[in-house]
Amino acid sequence: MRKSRVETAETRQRIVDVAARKFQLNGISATGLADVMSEAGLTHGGFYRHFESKDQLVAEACATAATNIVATLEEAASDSDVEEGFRAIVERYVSTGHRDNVSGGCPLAGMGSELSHGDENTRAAASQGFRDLVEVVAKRLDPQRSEATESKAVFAVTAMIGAITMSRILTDSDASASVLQQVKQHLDAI
Amino acid sequence: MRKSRVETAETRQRIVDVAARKFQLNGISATGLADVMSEAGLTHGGFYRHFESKDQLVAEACATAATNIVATLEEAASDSDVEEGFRAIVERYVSTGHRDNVSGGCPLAGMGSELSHGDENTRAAASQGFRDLVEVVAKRLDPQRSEATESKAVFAVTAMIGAITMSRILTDSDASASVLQQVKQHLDAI
DNA sequence: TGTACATCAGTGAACGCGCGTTCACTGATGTAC
DNA sequence: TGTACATCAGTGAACGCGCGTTCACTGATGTAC
Repeated sequence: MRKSRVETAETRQRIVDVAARKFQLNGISATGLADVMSEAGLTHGGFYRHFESKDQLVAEACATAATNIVATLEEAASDSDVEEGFRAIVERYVSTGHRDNVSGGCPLAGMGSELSHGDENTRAAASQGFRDLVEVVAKRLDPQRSEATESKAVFAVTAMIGAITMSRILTDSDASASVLQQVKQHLDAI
Repeated sequence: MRKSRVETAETRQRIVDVAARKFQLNGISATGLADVMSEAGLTHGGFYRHFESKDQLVAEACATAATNIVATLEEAASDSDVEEGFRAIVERYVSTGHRDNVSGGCPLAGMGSELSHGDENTRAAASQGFRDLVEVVAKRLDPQRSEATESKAVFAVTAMIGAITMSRILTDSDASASVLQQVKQHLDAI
């Protein structure tokens, strides 16, 4: 039954990817390891060959999800002019597409309140994700980086996270889309 | 063992209040009904004399927490000049005091990502809370209510929610305080 | 390159535990006369 | 106002279930000679 080193690494990554999706889709506490393992094509007993605990998986899933959203935003920005990079990022993040793509979205929006209950490693991964998001935004807001750039980027990112979080809660789909639209407008005017 | 109508109503309210605190402090899924009931001074068996399900309690706890934060902001605004009302609200909400008062804070920040997995009634309660928050802010932003006021208020509230959510996740306490400070500054300049 | 042995990824059953929910029971409160 | 009975808030035990974690076992992979 032993697998090759390559297969083992692939399996481990698959577990993290599945976890990143399920934790965002249904919540961290509400998602069982058996759910994750079976969706990864394994039985739950094998989990501890790859991870020390559920907490460790949560931290890695958060890091992976953060890396993915940052890459998505980089791509959105690189598809447009330098000056339009910030607008492209906002357009991609503050969108109904992102709102509806919970499992592949930003972990700070998708698991925000649960991350604050996470262990040290989880919160460290989330903190790094936030810094990376701010960096991506700041780079496009002002390549020269005046002293106020970082501050503007922090403000923009918190508003973006709050907007996606709220848009997923609101029961009225018009109100939900409207929140995204309004936040997008204000961010474009920053 | 039967209690009077007044006592019954008091007990029910006590359960909701405890739940609002615990759900925010430890997460909704991570909080058991036995935890809530014992902190309310009861055994868990009696829960279903007051509520149909945990979901119902979640919805009511969310509504109560939302009412409380709205009242807190109203109070903050009423303590200052009409023109300074908005600043006073931002000062109260986007603060280390609110960040550290998880159990008594805004449910949209404290349970944000879990509320999106809630049932219809829970999300309706959260939606009402959001509308109330926007209303409180809009009223102070511009008593005249120009057409852009509502939009500004929505933007401000999403940024406020995102700021508190992130400030509770960040492992670096300086970075956490800095996020609050920066968001506060930008909101004051809206 | 071939052989012998150690390693370990994955299986499936089991662990103790706490979950949400139900229920028979108690006895004080509320109601009907 | 007083009495007889119905109601029901709260208790504590029990329900089935899924949780995170552990473990003996299997057999293919990796390693040492």
